[in-house]
Amino acid sequence: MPDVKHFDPEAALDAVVRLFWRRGVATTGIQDVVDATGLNRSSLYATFGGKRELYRAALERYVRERSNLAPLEQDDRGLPAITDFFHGLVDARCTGEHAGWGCMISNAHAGAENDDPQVRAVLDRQHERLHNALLNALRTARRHGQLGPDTAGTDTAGSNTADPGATDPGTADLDAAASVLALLAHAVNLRSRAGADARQLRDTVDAAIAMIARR
Amino acid sequence: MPDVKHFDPEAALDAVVRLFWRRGVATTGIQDVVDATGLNRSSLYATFGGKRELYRAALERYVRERSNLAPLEQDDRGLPAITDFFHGLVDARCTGEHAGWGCMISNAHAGAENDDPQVRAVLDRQHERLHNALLNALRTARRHGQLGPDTAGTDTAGSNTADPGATDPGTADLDAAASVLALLAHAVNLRSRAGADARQLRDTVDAAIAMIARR
DNA sequence: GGTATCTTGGAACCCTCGGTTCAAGATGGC
DNA sequence: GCCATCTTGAACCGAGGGTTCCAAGATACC
Repeated sequence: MPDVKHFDPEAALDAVVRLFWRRGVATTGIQDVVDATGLNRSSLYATFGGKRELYRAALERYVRERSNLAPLEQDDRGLPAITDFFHGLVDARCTGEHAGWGCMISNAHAGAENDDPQVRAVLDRQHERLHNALLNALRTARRHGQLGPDTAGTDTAGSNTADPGATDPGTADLDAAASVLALLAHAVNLRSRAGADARQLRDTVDAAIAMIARR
Repeated sequence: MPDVKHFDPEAALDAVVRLFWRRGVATTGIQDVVDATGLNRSSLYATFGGKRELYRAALERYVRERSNLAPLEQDDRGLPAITDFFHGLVDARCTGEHAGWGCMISNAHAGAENDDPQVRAVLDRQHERLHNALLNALRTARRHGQLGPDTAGTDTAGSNTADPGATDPGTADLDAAASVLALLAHAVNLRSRAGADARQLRDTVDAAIAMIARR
């Protein structure tokens, strides 16, 4: 009875992702989407809804298909996993097809898109996912003895006295280090959009990782 | 003979700054500018030109009046200057009148504004200015012995203020550390726009500074 | 093949965009 | 008061915004 779609929605959505990723939502018109996807206005609205829903769908596809967190999350080498992640990040941002595009998530932070609560939820969720991946990698690194000798004798009381003696003294430090690295990733995404030099960015992230390593 | 301007261009431009800063360029129309400034279209175009020139003028006024780099540049206390700078940054981004607005420079990175070479030049110039200010503060910190013992094993935990004109062994390290902090500032600006927690950001920048201090 | 149901194509919708123009009003030196 | 100069408000322009509607085309079950 029913007719079936004459195009691949996922392929079309991928074209939309690349459009919004590179040029931003506000400066991209529906006509641009029509031109890029090749499909018609009617099909567009029938499939995805209006522009807001289209952007949301594109953003979700981006975090699903284009965010390269999986290698980091599944890599249990510790510090080398983090280094490789950041080197891959810098490369992806500064060279190749998507050079100068930045990160669609980071870009969404700065625009008016995050007025949408659903968009903001995606942003927070992705940031937490990145933080957790980095934290796990740092924990693995400490387990492997890749982090310099410093975990002993730290933790000068502080406010959180709830920790029993069994917990690791460096847990809070690792969490903070993961936060620093997560923020650093955002900044790499940002600066790469202004054409920052790849070597410069690479050296900077290397320095940050080194500071965390020999602490 | 000629009539004189019936408004204050600087005051009007300041209103434009706040408009573009908060909502972005792409999503702000000329009509919004007219409403915010109180003056009409003709005066607007006669005084500033089109939207691009208006944005450029607003951006330049932002870096001139709203970027809080002067205190850091003139503060010769070393590490405390850096700490105060970042604490002030987090406060300004998360509380008060401009909470959640981020930084107009950081925002410009993510948008389509930086297609304009003149805009990109402002971005690079401001980034370099931040980097230099942080680097100078770090040099001062080392001169004051506020940085941990690591510089090629010269002195062990000494408040050594020597190290005269000779080539500094830790210059490259300081430069990299300044780059890390500069990127961190960008990331704070970015995440604050998504409503990141002030304490979280504060703890993170404190951790980064601490990592640099005891290196 | 018939037919119900969905997709598709294209046009039109209404609104706002950035930008320009023009006549009337306001101003201050002569 | 005169008059050149500037300001002001409003109308106007073409273009493009996002969205909707309806006929025409395609499909799969009966």
